[in-house]
Amino acid sequence: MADDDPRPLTLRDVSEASGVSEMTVSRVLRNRGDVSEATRKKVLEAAKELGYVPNKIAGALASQRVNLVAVIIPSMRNMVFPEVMAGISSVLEDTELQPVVGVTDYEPEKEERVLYEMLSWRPSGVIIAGIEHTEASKAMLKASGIPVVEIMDTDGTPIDTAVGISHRRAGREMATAILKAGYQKIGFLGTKMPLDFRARKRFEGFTEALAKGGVEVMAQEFYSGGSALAKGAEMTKEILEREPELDFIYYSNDMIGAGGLLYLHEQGCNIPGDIGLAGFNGIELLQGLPRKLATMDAMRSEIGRKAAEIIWARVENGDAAPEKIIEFSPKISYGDTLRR
Amino acid sequence: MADDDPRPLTLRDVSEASGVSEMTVSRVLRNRGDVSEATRKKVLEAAKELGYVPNKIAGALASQRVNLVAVIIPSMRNMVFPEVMAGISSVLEDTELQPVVGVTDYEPEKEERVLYEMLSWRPSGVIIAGIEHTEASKAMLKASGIPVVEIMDTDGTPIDTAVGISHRRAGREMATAILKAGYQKIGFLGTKMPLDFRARKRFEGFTEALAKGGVEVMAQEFYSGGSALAKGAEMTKEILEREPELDFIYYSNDMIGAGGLLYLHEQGCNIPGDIGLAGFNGIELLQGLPRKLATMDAMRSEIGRKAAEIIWARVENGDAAPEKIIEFSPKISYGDTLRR
DNA sequence: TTGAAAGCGCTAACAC
DNA sequence: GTGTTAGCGCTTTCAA
Repeated sequence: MADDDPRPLTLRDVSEASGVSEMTVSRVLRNRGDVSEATRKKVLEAAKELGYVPNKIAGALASQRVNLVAVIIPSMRNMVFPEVMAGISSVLEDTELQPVVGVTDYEPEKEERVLYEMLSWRPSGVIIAGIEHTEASKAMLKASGIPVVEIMDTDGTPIDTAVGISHRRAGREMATAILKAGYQKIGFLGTKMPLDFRARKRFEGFTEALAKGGVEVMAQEFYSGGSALAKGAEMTKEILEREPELDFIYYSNDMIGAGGLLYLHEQGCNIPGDIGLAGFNGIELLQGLPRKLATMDAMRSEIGRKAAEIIWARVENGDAAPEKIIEFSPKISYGDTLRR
Repeated sequence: MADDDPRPLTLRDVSEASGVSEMTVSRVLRNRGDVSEATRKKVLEAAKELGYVPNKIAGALASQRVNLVAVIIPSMRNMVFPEVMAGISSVLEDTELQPVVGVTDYEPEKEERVLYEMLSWRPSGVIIAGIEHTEASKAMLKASGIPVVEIMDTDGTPIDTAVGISHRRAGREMATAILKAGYQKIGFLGTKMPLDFRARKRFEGFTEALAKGGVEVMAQEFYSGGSALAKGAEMTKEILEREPELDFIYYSNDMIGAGGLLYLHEQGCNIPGDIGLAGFNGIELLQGLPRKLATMDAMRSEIGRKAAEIIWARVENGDAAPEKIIEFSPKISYGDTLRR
């Protein structure tokens, strides 16, 4: 234990300490091939005694195999992505694969850099949020020769496989439900993020379906920055001051929706009688509010799991996914803020 | 561009395509050493044309340098950790270092496995949450020979450097403030996580300071699972049914505190007159609730930044941190739920 | 400014 | 069962 040599330990050290060849030590440490119980024990003891930690860099180079899966997401602060991660982890935990996360901050150029960085570690697969990428990113992914799963969005052409929901459809379905419930004067509150393609697609689908019903969005507003809950309250107040006629507000996510709900509840509004509300995501966190916001589950966990399963199947047996696009169908949850 | 050879590209391919030696190609791609502008251009063009992505595995093995920093946290679903991550990233972004995250789910054995896994990639440093680890983990960290920063908690003996707050002190200070405000019948609601050492230390400090003031916790309850917001409401209801006398509830985190606050607010309680509330964390997310919960900022972002700075200084110039323990001093925020 | 040779620490493939 | 040999793709070092 008196160790002041900063040189990291190598297989050779374990080999010498145990009197077993490097090759056999390697076999023991990886549980590969037949090794007698006796030498096995000797090696394990020596390794533990020395505190040897294998060098995966050397191992990966020699074996040409890396057990990492690159997971590229826009942000960790939006609860949506940790939940997708949880789905991915839950599947990969039972395999030899390990997720490694990269964050893009919703910036395509950063996505490109992160992707380049991650690919340079030669991962066994890539799971990447969204279906829109720069040309350079797409080229890298195609050239990588590894399985690529684009997640969360199916409105587009996947590079390899896409797993997600159609946000356009989600927007349409919510609009349809709102119209069916008899609301007519509809407002929209969203985030000011030109690069949040999924939010935009929802909005597009939403207005499109309203149009089919002969209804136009009466007022809309986009925010950026700040606490979503606070912004939701504040913007709800503003939009209703401007358009007191509104009988429904569709929020681009549950967080600002919850802010609006709390505010209106506080004001003693009759929800969903005089005014209805709906968000998007199905954030579990919000269970426990005085009233339950209508929303649509983005199926984050399912998406994460499916994506991981596809990668694992490819790595394990080379099985490609049966289809290029795997689309989940989220259902509306009416909560207490949308009439049936 | 007609590429159906799945073999990944190597330096040699770029070398051949550009007619420049591998060595010089390597120099260009790393911006090392003097290379004439002419060859430089040739190489860059060839690399881009081919879509070459360097192999960091080989690079790392040859150079014995890895630009990764292992960041080991208990969970990504607790907003606390993404915020620490953001602090870390903000600093590392301006360096050549890259964070790589591992999640332990608050399990010491999993921490051990994750640590082993990450160390086997020979990162340049480790940032790890908490100051309690298994003996094996501590041994690995010590033997690794790389800078190690334990974050979030300073109540203990660091392996190398610790950056955080004293949760014991945090609990004490909250207790003192509560007593000073004149509350006397105090309840506590927390999470049932024996391995959340920081929550436990806060509770210990809290009861200790109350005891000094001659006060004992009148009722306490621990929950596990479910939405924190919902649990906060539910448990608040229960504890008050059991002990209607309570004039203060201290929550082990802001999320269940917010649940309690929403519930009591709904009930029309006089807060902070008849009953006071306080949480812990300073979760930005909660700005925008009808009333602001008293809390104490855990200084997550500062801690993340400081930890990253320490690692970078060590990697860059070998500068060790000036002190082994760097303790931040969070201040109480009284909000609307704690009398002054 | 450029190139050639010699590894980095490990594992695939093949002997024994 | 165990050992030997020859790389994996890059960078270090030294020579030109």
